[in-house]
Amino acid sequence: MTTVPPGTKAEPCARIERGQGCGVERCGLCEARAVSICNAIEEDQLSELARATTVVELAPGEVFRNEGASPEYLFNIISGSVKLFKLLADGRRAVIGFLTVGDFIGFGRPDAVPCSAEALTNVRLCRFERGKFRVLLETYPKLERRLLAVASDEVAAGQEHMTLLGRLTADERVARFLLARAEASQRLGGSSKDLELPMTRSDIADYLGLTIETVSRVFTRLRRKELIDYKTARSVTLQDRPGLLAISEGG
Amino acid sequence: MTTVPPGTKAEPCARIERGQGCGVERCGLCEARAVSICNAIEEDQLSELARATTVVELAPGEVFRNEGASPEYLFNIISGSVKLFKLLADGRRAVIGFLTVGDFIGFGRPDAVPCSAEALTNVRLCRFERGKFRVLLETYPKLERRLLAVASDEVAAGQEHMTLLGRLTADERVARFLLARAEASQRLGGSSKDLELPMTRSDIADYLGLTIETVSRVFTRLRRKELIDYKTARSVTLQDRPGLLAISEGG
DNA sequence: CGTAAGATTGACTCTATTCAACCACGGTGG
DNA sequence: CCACCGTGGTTGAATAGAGTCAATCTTACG
Repeated sequence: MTTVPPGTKAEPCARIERGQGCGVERCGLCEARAVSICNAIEEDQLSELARATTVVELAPGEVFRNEGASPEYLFNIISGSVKLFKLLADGRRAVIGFLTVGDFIGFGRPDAVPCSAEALTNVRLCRFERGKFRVLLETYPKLERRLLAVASDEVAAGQEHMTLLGRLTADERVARFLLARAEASQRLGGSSKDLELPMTRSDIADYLGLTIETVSRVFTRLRRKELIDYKTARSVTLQDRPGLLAISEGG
Repeated sequence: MTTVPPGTKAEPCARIERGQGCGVERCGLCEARAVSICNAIEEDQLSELARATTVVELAPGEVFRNEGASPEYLFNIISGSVKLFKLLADGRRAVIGFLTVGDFIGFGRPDAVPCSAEALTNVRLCRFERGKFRVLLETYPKLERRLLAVASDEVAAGQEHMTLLGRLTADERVARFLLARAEASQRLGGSSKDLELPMTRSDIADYLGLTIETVSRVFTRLRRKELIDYKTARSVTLQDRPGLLAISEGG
C-alpha cells in the first residue's frame, strides 16, 4: 500500500494568475467552453461570466484545494489534468477521480471541501469565487439546471466506481480503468486506442483500491496477453478492445 | 461472496396506491416533510405539489426501480427503509446505499436508472412522474436549489464511501458502518446507541465490499471486545463509542 | 412443530499485499 | 560528456487478510 508521509506536497498553490481584465471575449474564446457548464450561458451574457472568473495556471504537483478547508473557490478545468484525493490519518490515500477539460470542481457539502485536488500536468483553471458563483446560479437558471445535471451524473459515476471498488477483481478493475480512459479520450476528440496517461501507477493504484505492485503486475499481464502494449508506462495502446471488455466483465 | 441467481426478486412492484385526490393537506401533513426536499416549497403552494405526487406502499423485498430502465419516476421516502444496489452479469452484487425517511431517489443520468431500489421494510413512497417533476423544478427555483444541494451532498458521501471501499480494512469498514448508522438514527430523532438494522448481513457485506462471513466475524469480534452487543442480529447496541471510533480510524 | 432463510463458526485457500531487490529514465552538476 | 541520484516502475518471494466451502445454529413464521 502506498502511504503518504504527513506534510508532503502541500505546496503553496496558484503560481501565475491572469487578471479579470482580459475583456468580454475571454469566455467566448475559451477552449473548454464547448464541454463545460459555461455553455449553459448565452453568448451575449458571457461578459458577466468573464467578470466573475479568474484564470489560474498550475504546474504539475500543485495542490490547489484542500480536503476539509472551507470551499472558497469553485473551478472549471480549461486545460490539463487533475486528480482528486483523500488522505487518511495514517497516510493511506484514496484517489477519487481524474478530471480534465471541461470538468467542474466544486461539489460537496457547503462547510468543507470533500477532497483535495492536485494538478497532474500543467493546468489552466477557471476560478469562481464562491459568492459570485452563487449569484451566477441565481441569475442564470439554465446554469443551475446544467449544474444539477452534472451533479446527478457524478452521483451515478460514483456509484459505478463503488461497484468497482467493492466487487471487482484486480484484473477487472484495471481493464475497466483502461476502457474508461479510452472513452474519455475519445469524448475529447482524441484517440480511443492510444492513451496518454497523465497519472502515475501509484495514482492508478489509489484510484482502483490496489497497490502499485498489483497494478504493475496486471499491466504486464495484459501486455503479455497482447491486450495492450506500451513502450513507456505513461502511453498505452489498447490492442484488443473486445478482450479487455471481456476481462472487465469477469471473463 | 454472495451471488444472486439471475431473475430473482424482480417482483411486480407497487402493491397499493393511494390516489392523488387526498386533498391539499396531504403534503402539509406529510411525516417526511421536515426532512425532505419538499420543505423547499412554501406552505401555500403545497396543493400543487400534492397534485404532482402519488403515494405508493411497498412490502419488504419489493423492487420498485430497476437499474438500466428508463427513469419514469422519482421518489421521496415517507417512511421505511430502502436499499440501492447494482448487479453484475455473474450475480455479484454491490449495495450502493441505504435510504430512509426524507431521502430522495432519482439522481443519475437522464437515460438510464443507475441502480435498482428495493424495500427493506414496509415502505411508503411519494412518487413523482418525471415530467411533472421537471415542471415543479422549473416552477420552484427553491426546489431546484435544494435538490442541487442534496445532489452535491450525495457526491461527497459517495467519495467518502469510495475511500472506505478502496482503503479500509474489514474492521474499519464495519466500525464506520455502525457509527454512520448511529448518526443517521440520531438525526431522525432516534437513539444513537441502540440501532435497529433494517438490512441483512448480506446487504451489509455487499455495501462494505466484504462477504457475509467476514461481516459476521467482525461483528462477533466487536462483541467479544465489548464494543457492541446484540441479542438478535438486527438490533445492535453500541457500548463503546470511542473504541469503535478508534477502530474506524485504524486503531 | 417443521421448515427455510439468515447468521455464525471453523478449516482451508487464494488473491492481493508486503517486503525487497532491481531496473529505466531524466535531470543535475562536476 | 558522463556519472550520479532520485523518482517511478517492474519483478520475485513470502505473508496475511479476506474469501470459499461446509457444517451448524438461530430465528421467524406458516
